[in-house]
Amino acid sequence: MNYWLMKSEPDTFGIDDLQRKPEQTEHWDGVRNYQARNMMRDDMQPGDLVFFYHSNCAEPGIVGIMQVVKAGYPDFTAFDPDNIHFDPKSRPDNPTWFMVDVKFVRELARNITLKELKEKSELAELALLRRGNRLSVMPVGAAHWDFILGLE
DNA sequence: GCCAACGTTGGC
DNA sequence: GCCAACGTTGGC
Repeated sequence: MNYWLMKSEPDTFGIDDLQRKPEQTEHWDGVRNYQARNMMRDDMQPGDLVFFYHSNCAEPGIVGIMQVVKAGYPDFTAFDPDNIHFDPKSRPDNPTWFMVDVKFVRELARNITLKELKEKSELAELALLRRGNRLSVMPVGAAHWDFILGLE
């Protein structure tokens, strides 16, 4: 089993929104970055656990845990001209973009903030804290996963 | 709202 | 294939 972190802006789709979804499950659409696409298409498997990270907000940080419930499949929002994530170069017979389905597992007892994560030397190699850190989907090593949960 | 750090696009 | 211009992300 592998561990991941996925970012979302709480103003657009926060962990509360996931919790309110039918079956508390949602397709993680709209990722338009090739590195993130590759991970969702090739590497993320049902059963994998995912940190839900709130970005672009007052207190960015890890707020909960999700589980992958469906492996990578074509992101159909790319096919819909009326969708904000429409991309004409992605076609149903040769899709460019992929997504996974995730299910709410639980909220963390508290927001483990970016600020706090940055203070931990144990997390220096965490992808979230590395150069650029703009990927919206990234892997988390098992040791990092356990360490972060230990902060809760 | 600013701006640094990207990734993408397109002219050449 | 290079690289400048542009758009986006996301912390602050």
